[in-house]
Amino acid sequence: MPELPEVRTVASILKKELLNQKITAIKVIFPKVISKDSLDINLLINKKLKDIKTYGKYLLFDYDNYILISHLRMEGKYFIKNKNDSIEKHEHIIFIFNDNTSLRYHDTRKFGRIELIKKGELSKNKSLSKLALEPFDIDINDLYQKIIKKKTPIKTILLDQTIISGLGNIYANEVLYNSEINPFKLGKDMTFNEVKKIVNSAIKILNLAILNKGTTIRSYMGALNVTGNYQKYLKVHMKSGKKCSKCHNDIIKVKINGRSTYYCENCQK
DNA sequence: AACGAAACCTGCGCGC
DNA sequence: TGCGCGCAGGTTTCGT
Repeated sequence: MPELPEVRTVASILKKELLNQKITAIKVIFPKVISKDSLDINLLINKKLKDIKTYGKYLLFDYDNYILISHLRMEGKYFIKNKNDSIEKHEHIIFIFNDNTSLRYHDTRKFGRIELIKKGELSKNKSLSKLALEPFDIDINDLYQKIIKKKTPIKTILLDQTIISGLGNIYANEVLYNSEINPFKLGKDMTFNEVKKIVNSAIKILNLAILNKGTTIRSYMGALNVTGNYQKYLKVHMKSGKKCSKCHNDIIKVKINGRSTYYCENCQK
């Protein structure tokens, strides 16, 4: 469940529950979810959680001298349970705290990754250092200059976290609909005004999605059993065959670079 | 260098 | 009922 609004939702809930908790033990059930570049995860034992931040789709757990970087990829989730509760299927790492609770990393498809680094190494981290700014902070002209260098479709470009960070398939589809831009339009053909519309739409949509605790679709829940409500506001994503909210046309579904892309051919020329 | 495709995984829904 | 296929909110790695 991971695009920027969902990741921020996870962070704010975990922060509420876990701040200042001290880790007393860590159980690693499926070691592969820990990045091979990671420091020994057991360095976190006896450390207190100081803060949880996010950057794009990354969660950053701040433990004074260390930062635990977590990316949920497709299906990573966190649950807080009693430390003695039985270990369920797909729970891969369990952090146990001094107060009888535990934080469990659950990931059906095992795509997510966790990496422990020293705090000072954050800016040189392999994944994080390549990340572009989030739509809230990005400079429109810088983004425009990057986009017009690309000859791939704008839909694909919006999913590139080194160009703009935080958008995934749902919000990229929604942003292009809101901006009235055809998802196939090539980066090199984009105008400055269209890039501006994309950034403004992204800010508007992400903010509303954050307020709604993200999007919950395909029947599964977010972290900690919190369900988002942004699915009520979706205009095109998963809406193939439904009517466009601005015109009479049907929303259609196509593949762009292997990802399902939903749009209105009439409104998004 | 840049791009598309495959790889990484599991579970669900659908058609036959 | 059972099987095979396609599909899923993402990123990295592999070929060309």
